[in-house]
Amino acid sequence: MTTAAVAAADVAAVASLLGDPTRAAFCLALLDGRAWTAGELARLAGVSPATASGHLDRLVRGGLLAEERQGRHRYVRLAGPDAAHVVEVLASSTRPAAPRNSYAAVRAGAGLAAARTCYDHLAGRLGVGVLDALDQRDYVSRADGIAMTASGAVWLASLGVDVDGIRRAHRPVVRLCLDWTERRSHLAGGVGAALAAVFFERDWIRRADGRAITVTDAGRTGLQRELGLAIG
Amino acid sequence: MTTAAVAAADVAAVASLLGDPTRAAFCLALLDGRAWTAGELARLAGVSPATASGHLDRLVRGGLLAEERQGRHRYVRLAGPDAAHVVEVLASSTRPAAPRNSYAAVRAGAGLAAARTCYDHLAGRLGVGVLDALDQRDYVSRADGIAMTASGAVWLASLGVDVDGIRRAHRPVVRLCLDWTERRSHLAGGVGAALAAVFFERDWIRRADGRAITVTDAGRTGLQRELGLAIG
DNA sequence: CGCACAGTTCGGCGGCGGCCGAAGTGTCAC
DNA sequence: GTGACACTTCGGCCGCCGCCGAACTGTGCG
Repeated sequence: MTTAAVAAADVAAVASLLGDPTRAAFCLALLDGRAWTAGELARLAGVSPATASGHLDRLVRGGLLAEERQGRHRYVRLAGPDAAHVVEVLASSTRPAAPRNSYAAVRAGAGLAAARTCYDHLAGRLGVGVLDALDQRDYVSRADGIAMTASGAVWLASLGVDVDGIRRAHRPVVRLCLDWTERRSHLAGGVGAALAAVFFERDWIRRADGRAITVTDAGRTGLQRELGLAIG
Repeated sequence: MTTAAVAAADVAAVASLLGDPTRAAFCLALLDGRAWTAGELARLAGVSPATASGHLDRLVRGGLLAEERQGRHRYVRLAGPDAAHVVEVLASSTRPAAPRNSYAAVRAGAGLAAARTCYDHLAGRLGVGVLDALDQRDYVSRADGIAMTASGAVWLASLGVDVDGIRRAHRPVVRLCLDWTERRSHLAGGVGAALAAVFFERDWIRRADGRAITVTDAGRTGLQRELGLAIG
C-alpha cells in the first residue's frame, strides 16, 4: 500500500498538470511538435502573461515540457515522445464520437485538415494517406494491429532512414495515432517521426502558417513515385 | 480557438479526475479489471467512506468508472478499455526506469509477479511469457510493432475465439501494455482480453487472493500444448 | 424487531491554486 | 541612452476542492 500510494501520487502529479484547462490548452497546441513562445500560448488560451508564466513553470518542472530560452523569448515544447503520447491519449479519449466532417474539420480550415504535423509525425489527410499507402505496398502490416514489415524496413533504409537506430530507441517503432480531423489513424512512433523528417529534409513538405504543412511539387512527385500516393 | 478551448476543457476534465492522489489510487487499483466496493477503495487509499463516496461520484459522472449497486454495496469498475488505457498510459509514463527486480517486484509478492490480470488481459511473467510464445509461433508479428498474423487468427479461432467480432469492435485488436513487474510488454487489446477470457473459461487460470492468479494443472498442460509454454 | 454494517448527505474547515495588475528584469532595436 | 517588448515576480483576491465527523438511509441478519 505504501508503494501503491507513492505510485498514485506520481500519477496524480502528472494528471493534475493536464487537469487545468489552461495547461491542457497549452499542451494541445504543443501537440503540433513545434516550439511556442510563452506569449503565443498565453494569447491562445486567453490568459495573462503572468498566468502563463506560472503554468509553464509547473509544466516544465513536471517534466511534460522542455524549454529553451532565446533572448527575451521563452520557447517551450513537449518534452518528448512519452509526453506527447500522454497528451494524445488523453485528448483522443475525450472525443469518442465527434461527427465527421463537421465543426473541427471546418474550423480547422482546409489547410489543417489536408496536412499538418502531430507532434513529430504527419497528420491530416496526408498522414492517413501515407499510412494507407504504406499498408497497400506492404511496408507495414495493419490488418490487425500495426507492425513494420521486412520490406518496409528495406524501403525505409533506401530513403536513408537509420532503421536499426529506430529499433534501438526507447520508443515504439510504429504506433497508431488517432487523427482529429480524419477520424482514422495515421502513423506515429519512431518510423512516423523518421518519415516526416525525411519528407521535410527532401523539401517534399514545408511548414505553412501555424501547424499546417503544404506539399511541394517535389513532394507530389516523390510521394507518387515512392508510395503511389496522389495528392489532391 | 473556441473549439480549441472546448477541447482543452474536456481534456482537463478527464485529467483532473486522475489529478487527485486518492482518485488516482482508486483507478490504479481498479486496473486489475475487477469490481471493487467503495469501502475497499476507501481503506486502500486511507480516506473516510464519506470522502471515497464523493470521489466515486465524480469518477462515475466523468465516465471513467462504471458502477453497479448490489444491496448495500456499491461496486465500481473501470468503465471500459478506453478508460483503462488512459490510466495505463498515465501510470506507465510516471515510472520511466524503476530498477528491475526490486521494490515493486518484492512488495508485489511472488504471486503477483508470477501472474495477474491487468484490466482484462494477462500480466506478470505469465503475460509476458504468453506474448513471447505467440511471437515465437508466429501468431503475432512483433519484430517492429505488434500485429496479429493470419496464422494467429486461425489459431484463435481454433480456441473458439470470435476473431471477426474482435475486429469489428471499437478497440485495437492487439496492443502492447508495459508490465510493471517485468518491465517488458505483455499483450493487451481485444485479443489479449479474449485470450484471458478463454483461459479462465477453460479453468487454465483462476483468481487467487487479490489480483493475483494461479495456473491450474489443466493450464500447465494446455499452455504447454497450445503454446509450448512451460510454467515454472 | 433490533442491531450491524455499507454507503450517502450535510456542514464546515482549511488550503491550494488560478487569476490578475503592477512593478521589476533582461533583451533587442534604433 | 531610450523606448518597446517578452517575460517574471510579487501580492492579494477568490473560489474550488479535499477532508472529516456526525447524522441519515437503506440493506442484511438473526
